[in-house]
Order: sequence, then C-alpha cells, then structure tokens
Amino acid sequence: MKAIAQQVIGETLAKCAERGLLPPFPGTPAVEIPRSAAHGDWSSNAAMVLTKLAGKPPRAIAQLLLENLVDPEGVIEKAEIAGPGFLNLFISPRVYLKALERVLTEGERFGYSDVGRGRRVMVEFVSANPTGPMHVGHGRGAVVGDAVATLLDAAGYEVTREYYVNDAGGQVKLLGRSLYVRYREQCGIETPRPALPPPPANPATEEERKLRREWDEAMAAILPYPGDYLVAPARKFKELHGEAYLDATIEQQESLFTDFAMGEMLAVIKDDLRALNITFDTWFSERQLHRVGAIDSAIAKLTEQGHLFRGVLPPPKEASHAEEYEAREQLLFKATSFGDDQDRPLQKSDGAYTYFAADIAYHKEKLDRGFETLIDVWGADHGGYVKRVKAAVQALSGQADALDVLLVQMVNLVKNGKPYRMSKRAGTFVTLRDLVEEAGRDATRVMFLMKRCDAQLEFDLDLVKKQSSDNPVFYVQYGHARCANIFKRAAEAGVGVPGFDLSLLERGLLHPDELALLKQLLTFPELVAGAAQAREPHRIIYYVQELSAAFQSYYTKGKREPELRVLQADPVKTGARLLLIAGLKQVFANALTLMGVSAPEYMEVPPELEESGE
RNA sequence: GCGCCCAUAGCUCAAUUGGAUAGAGCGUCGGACUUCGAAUCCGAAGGCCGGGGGUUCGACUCCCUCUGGGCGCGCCA
Repeated sequence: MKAIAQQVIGETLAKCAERGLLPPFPGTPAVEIPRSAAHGDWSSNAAMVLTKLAGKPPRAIAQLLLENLVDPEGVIEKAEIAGPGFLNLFISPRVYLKALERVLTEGERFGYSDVGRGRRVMVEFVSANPTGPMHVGHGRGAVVGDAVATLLDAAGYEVTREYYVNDAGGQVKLLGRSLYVRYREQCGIETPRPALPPPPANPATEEERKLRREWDEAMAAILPYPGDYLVAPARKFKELHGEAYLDATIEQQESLFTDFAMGEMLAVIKDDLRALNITFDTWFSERQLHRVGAIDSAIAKLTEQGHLFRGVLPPPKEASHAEEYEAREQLLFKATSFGDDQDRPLQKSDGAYTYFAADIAYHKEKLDRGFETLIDVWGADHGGYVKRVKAAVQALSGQADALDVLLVQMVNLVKNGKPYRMSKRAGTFVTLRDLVEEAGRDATRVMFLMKRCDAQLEFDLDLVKKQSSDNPVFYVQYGHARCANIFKRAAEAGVGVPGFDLSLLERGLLHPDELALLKQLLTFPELVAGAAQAREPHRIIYYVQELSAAFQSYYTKGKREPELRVLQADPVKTGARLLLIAGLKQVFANALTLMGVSAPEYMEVPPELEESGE
C-alpha cells in the first residue's frame, strides 16, 4: 500500500523537477499514514522538505505538486493541501478492495516481505549460565529474542537462533562442587555447617545483617548453589555411580561433577524454553571456543590490526574496588579508539584470558561463520559491557553497526499491588517454569512483549494468573475467536464463503467502518517489516489490540443495526463481509503466530464470568 | 565520580522514528444484551509529555543542562 502512495509522490516530484518547477528531491520522499483519517490515507511532507532548496513557501510547493500530480492508473480519489504544506492523498476505495485479494491468496504468508533480502543475521539470546533453572528475567530476554528472530525471518532475513553456553568459567566449577555436597547428602553424609553462630532469619540491625552476610559467605564456600534444584541431579548421580565418588578430589568435583550437573541444568533450561515454545538452531559452547584456539586467533587478528597493546589501567573509580587495586601491566584492547571509556583487559594477572577475550573470540567466530548482522539480547546488568563488545566487533568487522545489542531491562515482580522481592533464601524465588505453568504460555509471552524492552517492566503476578478480561492476552485472541465463530455460524446457516470477487466487494462493502478495517489490516506487511528492522516486537501486540478493538466496535454495531451484521438477509453484503472477515482472521492469526501466541478458534468462558454473563 | 537505560492521564503503557488536535487498557462515573459470543461495545472526566534552555516551517521524539529512579563501573562469568 505504501508503495502506491510513494510512487505517486515520487513520480510527481520527478515530473516537477524535469519541468524545472522544483529542484530534484533529495533522497526518497516520505509518505505516512496520518493520525487522523480526515487528513487522507497517505500524507507527504515533501513540500516542507523542499522549502529551503526551492526557496518557495511550502504551501506553494504543495500547490505545484497538486497541479502536476502523476496518477495514470487513477488510484487517487482526491488530493489536497493542508496545514503547513502537507499533501494529503485519498486513495480510491477500489484499490483497497482489490488489495484484499492479496491477503486471501497469500494466506499465512501475508505480512512476509523480502526487505531483509536474505541477509544472514544471528540472534543470540538467553545464554543463561547452565547453573540453575531460568528465572523470570531470563524469560523476558527469551521471549523478546525469539520474537525478534521470528520478525526478522518474516521480513526476509535468514535468521539463526543461537544459545551461547558458558560452560568454561568458574561458575560451572562451583556448580560441580555444589552437586558434590548434595551427592554426599544423598549418601547420608551431613553437610558441615560454618563454625559461626546461626544468623538471624530476618536481620534488622546493621550488626545482624553483618552476621547474616558472614554466614552466607561461609555457606557459599561449602555450597555455592543453595537451592533445591541440585537434589534431583544428586539422586540421579548416586543411582549411576553409587558411593564411588564419596571422596572425590576437587579436580573430580570440577570436572566429572560439573559436567554431570551442567548436563542436568541444560536439560532443565531446555524444558523451560520448550514450555515457552522456544527452540534454538545452535548451541554454542564456550569450551569449544577454547579448544579450537579461537581466542588466540582473535588476539592474533587484533594484534595484526594494531588494536592491542600492553599497558596499565587506571585505578577503579568505585571505592570498594580501589583497595585491591595494584598497578599491573597487562594485555589491553584499545576500546577507547571506538568510543569506550576505558581500554579493556584481555588477560588476568595469572595470565588466563578474561571473559571479554573469550567474548571477542566468540563474536569473531560468528562473523567467520558468515553472519552479516549480529543481534545479542542481554540483561540490563550487562549494560556496562555493550560498548566494549561493540568496539571489538567494529574492529573485527570494519563496520560500526554489525552488532546490535538489545538490552532487556529488569522485570519487577508485583504481587498484591506491592513489589515482590525475589529471594532464594526466603523461598520467594519465582522460576520461569512456575510462572508459565500458572499463567500459561500465551499470557506470559504477551506480558513480556507488551513493552519496549529498553524500559523496565512491571510484571503483575496476580494479573497474569487471573483468567479474566483484565488479562490483555484474552482481548487479542478474542478478535480471532470471534472471526472463527462467524464462520462457524455461517456454516451452520449453510452460507458459504465466496471466492474473491471485486464487484461483490464494491457492491457489498460500503460502510466506512468496513473500509477502515480493510485499510488497517492492509498495513500489516509494512508493520512487520518496520518492527523487524527496529527490533520492536511490541508494535505487533499493539497492532493486534487496535485491530481487535476496531473489529469489536464494528461487530457490536450490528447489535443495534441489523443491516450491519455480517450474516444477514442481503447475500451481497453477507458475501462481501465474509471476505473481509476472512482477511481479518488471517491477519489476526498471522500476527499472533509471529508473537508465538496461539490463535484459538474458540475460547472457553472462565468460570468467574459465567454468572454475570448470562 | 563516570557510563548506559528510563521518566507521558490516578496506575500500567503507546505514539507511524521530526509531523497536523499526544492515544489505549485498568481504575472512576454514566449508558447498551428478544437473533452473528456482553471475555463485548458507546459516552464522560482525567495531560505544563519530570524542570529549564537550544536546534527548525514543526519537538514526546534530536542536542545541552538539572532533578528523580534503575543497572553497571580492572583480574565475576
């Protein structure tokens, strides 16, 4: 649809330039759908843009455009100048009616485009350490990453979803040690307690908080991962090995036990993801990176490019870290030449590589695999990390925008109208699994996708668990279910859905609401392309809500005015409207599918609404 | 102290990426079911777009600054 308006304006501008009436237009002229329908179907600000270049007032330029409008096919019903110099185009209804055919023939592919031109893009998301089950914060990143990937795929990019498994660091070694402790418990050996007085459960004073901290630290040395989720793996380990590893060495704990625990944790994570219907194309192991010497080759390349040097970093600004500071020469990446605040170390004092070094190698690996665009979905707590990784990717790829990092902000849980603090110790830890089981997949996904990801999200645990109309997911699905119901009724009445017929539509779809609905659903392909390029899945949710609202409003008018019903005495109107509803249903289904939300044919009325409903 | 993110109706959030009169849901108030699903619809009230400056035909959007909240700040991943 946009292309039609763009073509008219573009050719009109070209004609004016040819005749010497106006200077050539710089770039491609912008057309957009005005907020108010009174301002036409499409609007162009070309006259305002040309004001300076042409040395004429914008309205005079708009007048020239109007007089020279190029429209050989007669798609423009009316054009007018408005406001400071907008040129507003009113498209002939016939154009829209005809376009409905595309919706119906393209079916579930309607909305797909090739703006991505097969460009290879990797979306790396979740990548949670395999040290425990996923929590709700991970869930947001998972859903957003998945939806962005789906959108990019629909926009014609060639998308790979990857999970980076951090299986090489100290965290997973600690996991192995925790499993060892749990395993011994399974074998009847009690876990030693710290040689400290037991701390207060709810520390109130500073002194009590200190005791609590000391206790927690001492406990962490024995059992770094205190939750219950290692109990089942410990049991399984015992079944497999009996009591053969009761006196495992620390090396065994950090290899054998670690590998076992990690395997179990990854299985849990995969289960959690499956509950959200999220799958990955590739699981990339950090160990693999070390094994093939990827870090060395990344460092070699950066050295070759002159981005590495040996130097001393200034002391940390934050007081608590400054005490430990010791001036030391180390291998640094010159991140400051790409806009970072500091140069960043690649090696620790013991000579081992930093996590950053591994991350550089990992991103180089992605580029080497042929991905032209990299998208990373990270939690907000990694915000301070963005600049240096982007710097590294820029150095490696030579492009400033090869890496796009989506920082998914924190999820604040709310229960009973109050902030709900998550604490493993207090037993108020909410796993993603718990949430999905209680709220359901659709509701969880919609909640995570309703807001831009760069803003914090308030997640109301009561609301999402409530099976009622307060829950936004029901409204968006109801639009689809209602369409389905119309077809069910039509079938019951023996009314068939006609094949596409332009003259039928011209005779039957006469109400302004119907044309407005049609126009709205025809914007879907551009919406998808825009949302993909902006990496903003929330646009789709808002669109479905708006489309659903417009449809419900139209539908309800039929209650008062029988001639507005879809199914009615006039077969022409009925047929034409069934075609419109078919298009609507298709767009609802496509939009919901893109978001990974189901499009139900029928929705159960929840029990608490049943009484008031009758 | 520095960096990144956020601030829009009582609450939770949008705003076509610089466009015309800033919109939804929830909540409040008032209406609408004898036939396509009332999980719905219609209407009303509710706004100094955090404050101030700037950029231009035009700013919620871009720049500067201040205030308030969040996240992070060598050798944790």
